[in-house]
Parts: sequence; C-alpha cells; structure tokens
Amino acid sequence: MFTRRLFPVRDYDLAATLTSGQAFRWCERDGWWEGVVNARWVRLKQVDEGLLAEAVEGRGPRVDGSGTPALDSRLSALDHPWHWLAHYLQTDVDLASVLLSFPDDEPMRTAVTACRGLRLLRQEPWECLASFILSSTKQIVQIQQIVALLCERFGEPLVVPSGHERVFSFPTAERLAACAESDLRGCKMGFRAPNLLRTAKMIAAGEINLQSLHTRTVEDARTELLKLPGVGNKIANCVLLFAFGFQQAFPVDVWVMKALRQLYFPKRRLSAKRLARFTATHFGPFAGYAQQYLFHYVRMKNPELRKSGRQRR
DNA sequence: AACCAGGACACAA
DNA sequence: TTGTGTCATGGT
Repeated sequence: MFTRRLFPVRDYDLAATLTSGQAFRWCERDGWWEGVVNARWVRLKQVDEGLLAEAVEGRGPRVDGSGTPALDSRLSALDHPWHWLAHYLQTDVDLASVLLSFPDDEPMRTAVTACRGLRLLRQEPWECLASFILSSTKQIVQIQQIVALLCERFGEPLVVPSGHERVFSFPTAERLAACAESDLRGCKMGFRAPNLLRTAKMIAAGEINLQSLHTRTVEDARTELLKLPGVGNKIANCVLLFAFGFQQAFPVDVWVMKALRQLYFPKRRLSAKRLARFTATHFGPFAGYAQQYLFHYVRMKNPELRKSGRQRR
C-alpha cells in the first residue's frame, strides 16, 4: 500500500523546517509530520539516522496544469523513485557550507546556534505563489487554515493509507480560475480573494508561465512575478526563494524587519529602502538562507509563539 | 479588549 | 521618494 524510505542526513531539524513559515500544509500526528508533496500523501519522521518517509505508491489523481512537477523531477522519476521528495526536502544540500557562507557577526552566530538544522524547502511554484498571496498580514496559523479550506473545497482527493485522514491536492490555477470571488472569500481569505482569483486567471491563461521562470535570472523572474496582482516585493522574494531556489532572494516581512532593526541597527532608524540595500550585500550568496534563520530566530524568541513552532531535536 | 499578523496598492505630500 | 489609509479575519 505504501512504501518507506530512509534519507540519511545530518543537521536536519524537520520540525523547525516544516513550521518555519515556508510551507503551510504540514501537521503533526502521533509522532509523524503528515503532508502533501507533488500531489502525494506523505508523512515524515525525524530519526537518529536521518529522515524517515512513508508515501503512497504511485501518484494520486491529479488534473495537470500549472501544478506540473518540475522538469527535473519528471525526468529522473524512473531512476530515482524518491527523487521528488529528496528534492522537496533538499536533503542533498550541504548545510555546513551554507552556514560557512554567512557573515561572521553576532546576530548570525546567535541565530544559527538557536536554529541548528533549519533548512529551506523547494516547493511547487503554483502552490507557493498562491499560498503567499494568501499570507499578507496573516499569522502563520491562519494561513494554514485558509490553505486547508482551499484544498478541501477545490483540490482533488488523494489516495491515503487506510485509517488516515483524507487529504486533497492543492487546487490548480485552472480550478481556482473557475471559481467565483465569493467561493474564495468563503475560505476566509478576505481581501486577498480578488488577488488570488486574478492571479489564477493569468496563470491559467498562460499570460505568465511559472515553469519558464526556472531558466531566467532572478531579476527577470522577479519582474514577471511582480506583474501578478497581490504580488509585491516581499511575496515575489518568497516565491523566488522557496519555490525557484534563488538563494539570493531575501524576503523582508515584519519579523525580519524586526530582526534587522534590533540586531543590526539598534541605534539608528533606517528606512526600509536602506535596509533592503543592506540585505542585498551583507549576507552573501545564501542570503535567503540567512534570512530564514533570522526569521525563525526572532519568531521563536517571541514567547507567545514558542509552543506552536517550537524546535525539537 | 486592544493589538497585530511572512503586504499590496492607490494616493497624497 | 516616503508616508498614510484601506482592505478581512481571527489569534493572542
């Protein structure tokens, strides 16, 4: 019914990674993290030797569309049946060399020490884009709720091992484009509904081809993403970093802003523009990774959030 | 019960 | 260029 696989990897804090505000569909159930990757039910567990994964054999029913898996995962699917998951989890990334590339300053040392094992995922572009359009001025808990509703109502049911709660694929752009704005508002996304709807229509119509952004430069890809309604600099950078793997992309939200002001410039009050220029040069080739460490660090320092996103070894 | 949340956008000054 | 109001919802 389902198969099992061990990914031998060191320095991988699964809980921190899955709860650090990159992806919004993972939930913990009796010691496992259950989610959906590449339109398949999957669950993960941290063990001493690495990461343990269980997934259903074969793909669930899935209407193809902008949610098409990345080209590389299609080509190698035959040779490496688990490549889609290794790619999502980025288990082959040498974290040590990423950490070595960070600036050797006090804030980064603290963040890296506090969040050891935190990783960046490599998500499907459409799901990532749509999720972050829904993310604006929303707490991570609420984003999870909205995305869950959206999948329940407009996603396709997936094959799940018996005894497990049923799950759904993330709805394609085509499916959402066929919705009325009121359908989307029904998922409690409020003023984000028209943005998601218009973006879904543009993607479905082929006005912007997400897959083609893989071969563009960061600047080109960002320019394309910024054409979509509801996508500004912050959300564009999230998609560039979390879905397309542009490691220079540096999303600045309220938490990262807090981190930059408090940790780097506690004295002077710098404008958002100057801070953006600082982030572009100071954090090196893996700035996006550094950003995730700062984000998770300042968030976990907040006592109210510590229980939901607590990191564990 | 206020305050705030992985913002974007139109508009004013 | 930088500041302000607006949008919708609910967690803490």
